[in-house]
Amino acid sequence: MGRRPTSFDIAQLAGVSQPTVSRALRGSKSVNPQTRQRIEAIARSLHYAVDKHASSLRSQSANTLALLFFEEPAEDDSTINPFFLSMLGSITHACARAGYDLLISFQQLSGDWHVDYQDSRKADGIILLGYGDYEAYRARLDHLTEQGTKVVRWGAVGTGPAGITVGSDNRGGGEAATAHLIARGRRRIAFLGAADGRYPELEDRYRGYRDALEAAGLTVDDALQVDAITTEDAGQDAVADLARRGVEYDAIFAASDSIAIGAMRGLAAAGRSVPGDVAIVGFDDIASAQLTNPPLTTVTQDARRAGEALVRTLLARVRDEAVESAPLPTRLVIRASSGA
Amino acid sequence: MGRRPTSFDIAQLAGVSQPTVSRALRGSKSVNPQTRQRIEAIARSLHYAVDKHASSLRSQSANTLALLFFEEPAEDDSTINPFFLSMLGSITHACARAGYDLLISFQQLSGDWHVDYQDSRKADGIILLGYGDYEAYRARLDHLTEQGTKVVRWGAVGTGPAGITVGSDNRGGGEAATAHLIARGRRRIAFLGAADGRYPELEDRYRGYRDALEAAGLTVDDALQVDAITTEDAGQDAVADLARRGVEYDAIFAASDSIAIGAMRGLAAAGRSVPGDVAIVGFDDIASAQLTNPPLTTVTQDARRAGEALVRTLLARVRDEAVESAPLPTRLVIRASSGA
DNA sequence: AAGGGACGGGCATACGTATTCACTGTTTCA
DNA sequence: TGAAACAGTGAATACGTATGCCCGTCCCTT
Repeated sequence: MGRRPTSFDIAQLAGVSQPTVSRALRGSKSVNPQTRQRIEAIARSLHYAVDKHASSLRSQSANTLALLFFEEPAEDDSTINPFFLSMLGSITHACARAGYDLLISFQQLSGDWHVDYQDSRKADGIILLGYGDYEAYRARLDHLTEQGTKVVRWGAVGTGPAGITVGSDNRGGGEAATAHLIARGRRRIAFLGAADGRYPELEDRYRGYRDALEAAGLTVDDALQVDAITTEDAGQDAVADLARRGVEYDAIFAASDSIAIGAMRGLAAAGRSVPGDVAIVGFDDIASAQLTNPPLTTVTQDARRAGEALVRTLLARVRDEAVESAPLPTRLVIRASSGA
Repeated sequence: MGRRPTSFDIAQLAGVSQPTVSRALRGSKSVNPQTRQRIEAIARSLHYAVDKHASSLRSQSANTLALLFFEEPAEDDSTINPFFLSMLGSITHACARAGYDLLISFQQLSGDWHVDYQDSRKADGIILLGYGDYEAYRARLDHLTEQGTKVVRWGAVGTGPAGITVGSDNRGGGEAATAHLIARGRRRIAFLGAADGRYPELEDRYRGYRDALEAAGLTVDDALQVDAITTEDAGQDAVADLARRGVEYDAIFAASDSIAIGAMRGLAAAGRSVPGDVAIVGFDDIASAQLTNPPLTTVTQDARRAGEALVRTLLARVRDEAVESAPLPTRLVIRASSGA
């Protein structure tokens, strides 16, 4: 066995020309079925596989998608949001099923990533994952889409160009979480999470929170909303802030599980019981949510469907097909933290 | 602006030939520095990037590594070991620093993966991650290395061909964990985890456990060793097994945090307190280890260095350089579960 | 003054595939 | 029965880059 076989080798063995081999192997229907079978048999026996680079060069398509995770430049211990990691499996599987390879990279928000994948033809399309200040990369995003690069990101559906964003029904999830607390008899429900446009997903969850309050005839008290981006420390700080301001509350809807976990830590430090004094509901259903004490009631997003939807949407864009975009359903998972 | 620029376009603008552009951009020193600067300036202004596929086709190297996660075919909810996921960041960064792209894929242990990446020239080397029965893919592994495919896997150093395996100092970590329990006054220490050759890493941890017992002059009681592969359920089953057999013990060294967490669940169900009745130490330091009640003392593996070592080792193999392989150091992280 | 490097760069070509075009023999349709 | 459609295939070529080989120029050595 010398070098690896090429389509010429197969052509020679099959008594046809190289183009015929190419056509046969990629399923062109202008090849005689018998010829095709002969070629396929020979290819198998030689362990032949199309050279990816030659194929991509000639056909001008990489047959590859890129998955870019965004990190805050500051964050040191590369702690990617667990929810995104849980999408990884379904994304890779969806790609594999579609016959695409998947490139992966962690990017600083500030880098030059918008050049690389585009200009060097490494990927046909890009999946962007990362919470974080939307404004911070909106400009690059717009730049990319203008240049015709195919991009899909996970986020708040309805933000930015149509079909470019895939996301959960954050508003519905926020409403369900809040309605659950109300049904448990809570009346003073704090919201921990950004309510402004920099974090559109958290904002949507806040909208759902307000929806539920209004539907129940409760008034929305702005004092109960505390800014918190999605880290544990932010959650702990938020309850400290409520205490400092002397705001009374009997429940918390945290815009993410990380925030909720931090809040529980803060409540414990302040000697307040969960769910006795304060009932609490999070969002995301990360693995740790089952381990908190008490276990955390939360809103679960279907990571599997999320990953599949991202890939499906991106491939549609790559193929210039129409893209429909509906938010993915969420589901409330009731555990002990919201009242037994 | 029509199509994307090629090296010919740059050559024309710079008044040189295409080969000179190629040489200049890839740092050949037989190009006049001034010429090089001129070319680089033009390339920048055109947003030129080398076409990856053309480059790879010509140079016969993909400039890409592949990261393959192995899943047990049965396991449904694609729950990859968190420790491997925490390596992901440092692996991608190490690849990026070396100028390599990273392909990622989740593979069934039973699939045909050993053909794909090899034969289609998608990657220059492969990183394999996955606990799981080593025997199950040893044959494929051998097949790959025989064919000259460059492979590195995470596992027990010393298993299989030299330099192909990168791993932690499992034996040292196991010894440190056990010695810690002994220093806390525990004498009847159970080991939860496989002690046979199918899981070489767990076996090494067991060896360290014995080392520590013997160093302290304690006898090794085989009744204290319980088979448990690395899941929470296995840990819970293991303590049930100990109870059923009426074995007395005052401490547990679990071969992984998942096992430890399951064991704690089992102990709680049996009404035994941690660390009062039973002190417990795990292995891996996954994120959940901080959230258990009480927080879990464990042995931490440096995911960052692990990822970097994997990439460094693989690249050395790809470049046919000599590979040294020393186990990576581990560190005991003392929390409340092993006694205040 | 002649020989020999070193330097800088051009020419030609190869990497392996996919696609356009042209061509032949066969079938179909008016 | 002639023309037109069609199936099946080969010849030629392009995709964009990297590299082996060569040649001219300049400077240094003896």
